[in-house]
Amino acid sequence: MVKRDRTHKLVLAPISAAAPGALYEQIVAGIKREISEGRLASGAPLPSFRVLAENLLVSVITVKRAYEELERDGIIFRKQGLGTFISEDGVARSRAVKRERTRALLQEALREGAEAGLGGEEVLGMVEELLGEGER
Amino acid sequence: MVKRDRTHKLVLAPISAAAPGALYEQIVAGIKREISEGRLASGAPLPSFRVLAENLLVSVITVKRAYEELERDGIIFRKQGLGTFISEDGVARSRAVKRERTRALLQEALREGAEAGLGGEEVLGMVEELLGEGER
Amino acid sequence: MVKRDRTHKLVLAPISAAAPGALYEQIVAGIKREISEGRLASGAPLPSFRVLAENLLVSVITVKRAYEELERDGIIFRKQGLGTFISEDGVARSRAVKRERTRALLQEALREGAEAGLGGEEVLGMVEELLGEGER
Amino acid sequence: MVKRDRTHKLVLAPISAAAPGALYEQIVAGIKREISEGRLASGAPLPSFRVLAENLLVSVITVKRAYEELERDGIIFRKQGLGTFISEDGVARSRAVKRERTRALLQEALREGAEAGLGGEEVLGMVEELLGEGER
DNA sequence: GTGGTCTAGACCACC
DNA sequence: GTGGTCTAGACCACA
Repeated sequence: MVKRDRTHKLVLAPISAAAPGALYEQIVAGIKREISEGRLASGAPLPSFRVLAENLLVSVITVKRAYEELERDGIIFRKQGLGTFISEDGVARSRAVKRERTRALLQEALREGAEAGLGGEEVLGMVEELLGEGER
Repeated sequence: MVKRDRTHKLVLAPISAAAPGALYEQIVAGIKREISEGRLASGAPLPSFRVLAENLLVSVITVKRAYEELERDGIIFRKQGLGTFISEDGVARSRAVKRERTRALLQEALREGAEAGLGGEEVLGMVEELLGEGER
Repeated sequence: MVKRDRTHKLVLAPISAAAPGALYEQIVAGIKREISEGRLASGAPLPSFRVLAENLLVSVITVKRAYEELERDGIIFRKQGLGTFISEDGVARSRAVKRERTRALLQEALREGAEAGLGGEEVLGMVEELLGEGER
Repeated sequence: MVKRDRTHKLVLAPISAAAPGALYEQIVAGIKREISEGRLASGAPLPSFRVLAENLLVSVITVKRAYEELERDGIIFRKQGLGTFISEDGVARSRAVKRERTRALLQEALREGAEAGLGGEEVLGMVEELLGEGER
């Protein structure tokens, strides 16, 4: 039997207890990022629980939980005995999720800004300022 | 005898265990909003935590905890035997906190947007769109 | 009957609920400062509870408590029907108290400094630095 | 199976209701001392609050409160399900806090001294005297 | 009456 | 098991 080796060597940002957010959330975010930035394409296989758990130095249960959340979001799917894969439209879905989240964050920012006495113009200015910083 | 009624009748958005965020955080947010929107001015007394707890139908300790957090932020100060008051620069401080938070949210939105393939222009467009909705 | 008017018009730093420390402690500290800085001499009469309470906009009980503490320290004494006065050696005593307190504070500072890895030299340097700032 | 015993056996100065300062403050001070004196390094795990509460014979909540304060100071961080740890720069931060406090104490001492008629020279002399005593 | 501290429980999310 | 939140009581210092 041939060992399939198509398994993309998944390299996530290191998971750390010191980082904010639960461990499983860090894994979810990491995989979503891999997808929406194009390093994981539709149909690509993900490593098994055990392998990823070893790589990230976390427990199998933690990885399992992350995969469950990704499956609920429709980003990956699992096939008995085969493994876990990026779903058909996992990329689009992942980007849609992020787009939606971006919108939600902006809305929240506008609300907070309004409460701090900032008008829309000023918030826009703030965005441009931040964009300027990013370019540097 | 004259009843002093400088005590502003504090009316917060109703607190609910179902709402996102811990109860004490909802109280903190509510009071910060009262302040930064000008309904509570510097030096104004807040209700005692016993009274507020009754009004909000939560435990005394939950309100106490909210007050502790507000005091740590320098927004209110508490005096044994006297009560709790909006601090000298509580208003400014409260707005500064919100401004900072607005900035953080925008930064996060830009990051999320970038990962979803959105450029700065597109995020700016999204902000303008949201502002348009708000006007309606 | 002649109204005695020797009563030194006591002008303390304004008492404020916002200031750190209990109200009565602020009064105690204020009177001690008046004494050790020479504005209140031995034998000088202090205003009555009621008068001082009115001036400072606090309750009579709060002033009473402050006077009790000063009496315990031997800095003032009260005579039935006459009033309250700075004691014989109130000035010396007041300064001695402050001197002692200075010493205690320095000791505590040295201890804290040691725990932060600061040697005696460094603490001395810090004192000189602070003295320099004061001169400016 | 190997028992990991990286868990430093934390031995704090005994906590006592008779000692000055609230119980939770004594715990905070004790842990800060452990850190700034090098017996607790970055990343080191602290005992769970349940365990420490047993050791110190205080309630779980009192220890929790102490941990909350330490976390606010950025000295430790807590992770649900994992435990509590000395933060990345907890050591530095802890020392910085103490250094700052040393400075504040010296400033207060100078102020008290001035009110007692002591000049800067005399306060410096007092410090040297105290240092001499310490050497003995 | 006010806030400040401490206690002994509970349930939940996370690992 | 861990920490996070909430609860219902207590006693004290202060005004």
